[in-house]
Amino acid sequence: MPAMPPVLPHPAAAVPTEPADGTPAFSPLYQQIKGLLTRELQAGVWKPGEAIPSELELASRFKVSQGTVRKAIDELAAENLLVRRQGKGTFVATHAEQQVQYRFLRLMPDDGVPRDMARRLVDCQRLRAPAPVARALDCRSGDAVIQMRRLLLAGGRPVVFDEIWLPGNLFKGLTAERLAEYKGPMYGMFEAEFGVRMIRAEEKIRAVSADASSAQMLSLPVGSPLLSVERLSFTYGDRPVELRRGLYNTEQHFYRNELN
Amino acid sequence: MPAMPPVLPHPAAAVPTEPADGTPAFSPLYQQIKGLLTRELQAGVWKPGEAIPSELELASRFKVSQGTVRKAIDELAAENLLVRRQGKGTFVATHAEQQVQYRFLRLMPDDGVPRDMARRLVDCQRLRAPAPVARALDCRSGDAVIQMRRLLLAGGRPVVFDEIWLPGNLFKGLTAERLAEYKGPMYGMFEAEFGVRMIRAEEKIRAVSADASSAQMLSLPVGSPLLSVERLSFTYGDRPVELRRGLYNTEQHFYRNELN
DNA sequence: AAGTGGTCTAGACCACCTG
DNA sequence: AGGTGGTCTAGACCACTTA
Repeated sequence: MPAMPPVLPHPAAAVPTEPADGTPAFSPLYQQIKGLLTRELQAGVWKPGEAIPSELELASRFKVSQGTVRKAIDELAAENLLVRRQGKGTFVATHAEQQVQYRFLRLMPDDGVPRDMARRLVDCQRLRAPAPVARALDCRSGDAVIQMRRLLLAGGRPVVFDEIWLPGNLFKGLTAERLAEYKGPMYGMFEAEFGVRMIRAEEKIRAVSADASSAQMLSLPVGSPLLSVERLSFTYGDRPVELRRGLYNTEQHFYRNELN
Repeated sequence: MPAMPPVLPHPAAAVPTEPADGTPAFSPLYQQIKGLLTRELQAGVWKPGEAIPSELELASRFKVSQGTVRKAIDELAAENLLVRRQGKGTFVATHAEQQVQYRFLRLMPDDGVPRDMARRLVDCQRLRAPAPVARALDCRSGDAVIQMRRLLLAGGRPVVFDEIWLPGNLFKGLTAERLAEYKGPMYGMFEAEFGVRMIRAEEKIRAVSADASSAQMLSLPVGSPLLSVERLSFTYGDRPVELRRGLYNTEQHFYRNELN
């Protein structure tokens, strides 16, 4: 190609390294675009499952080249915030249409074939946050929270006993009835009914002995070894919005993990 | 920029969809480059920790543009086969220089500060592969394998009891002495001494009760709940090259995992 | 046929590291 | 100063989907 005069430095581009600054301070254009898109996602401009504007459209809107918005979208797709579908568009990720299994549940039956599990709600109540729960959810001890307990069953037998804590202010009106009537993944309901989207989670896994109540819930002898899975889930901006403690009976299931 | 005549279709490029074929069959150029690089990595053309040729160099060698090489390297870096370092080059990933911790060990002390752990070899012997081990390592039952058992200690107290199985043909000459004298991560030794590089691994996690021998090893009462972590590690080409079963005392440690 | 994501190029320039 | 990875552009063309 023939030589061209230097590309005129893009207005928003550059953002040259701010010299007299304590921190790194340098944000490439595509990172800024990514930030803009993230904010629009967070604001709910596009609902889960919906398509966002095309790359060309976004490029002209932000006055950058397609390649630059592409790179921004690439990263958001890698973080599972967006899903690309060739020929169709780019869509806001959702927990609602996970055909196979719950996206965050790593439990697999020993034979490796993922079957779907039945849910049984044990109870669901509003109460004041105990100190450790408040600490995890980054709210004040004593604030209103929702506590929910439930079972997951495989082939009619209980395998997981979950205790779930949610901040009360985000889940106003969440009751046992609404939980019972909703079909599909619970995180799908959180998106659709409460506008709370789980982006990522951290889990702490331990082996523990079944106490009296969990043993009864899981129809196991007291003292049986159980997998304790403590999960803290985050929405946009790394805000913690769910604390969950699951007790897994791993006699016929295992927790699958990939390392790389 | 002025319009140019259509870019002449790149020789290796295109690889048009083979119509009368049963499988998808279409490989973009950068995927082919990625394949070539992977084969060279596998062949040991560049040793772990060494730099590979620069992007420009590779581009001219493969007769493609820098961007195409770049995309190939991007994927290899995402798979942790390569490590990019701005201004310096792109390097073959290695387990040897993990300053923080073992790359595959997800165990964390409760306070969250990763301290490094001491190793204590229990025994190491050559023997014939039991059926389940042979199945996992994809060799014949009865083939020579190396079995190794060891402890990891935190603050002088045993926390992990590992039983490790390696295919005998790949690890000729691995003895207790050589293990004992080697400093640094074991996977680093596997790279340097045996040319076997662990790329990724799958883990199956369960809760179990300590039996007599594991209880003794970990200085715990028989029946204590333990985390059982069964790991199958793979080299290039998804060849399984290590089977490992770890029993973790999770009283003061937990297995950390991230979901997204 | 039109629209969307996906690939590829050639070239310019920037940020970072090392002589 | 020179090399390496990192960003950005403009434009062409390909693959996939839908109408």
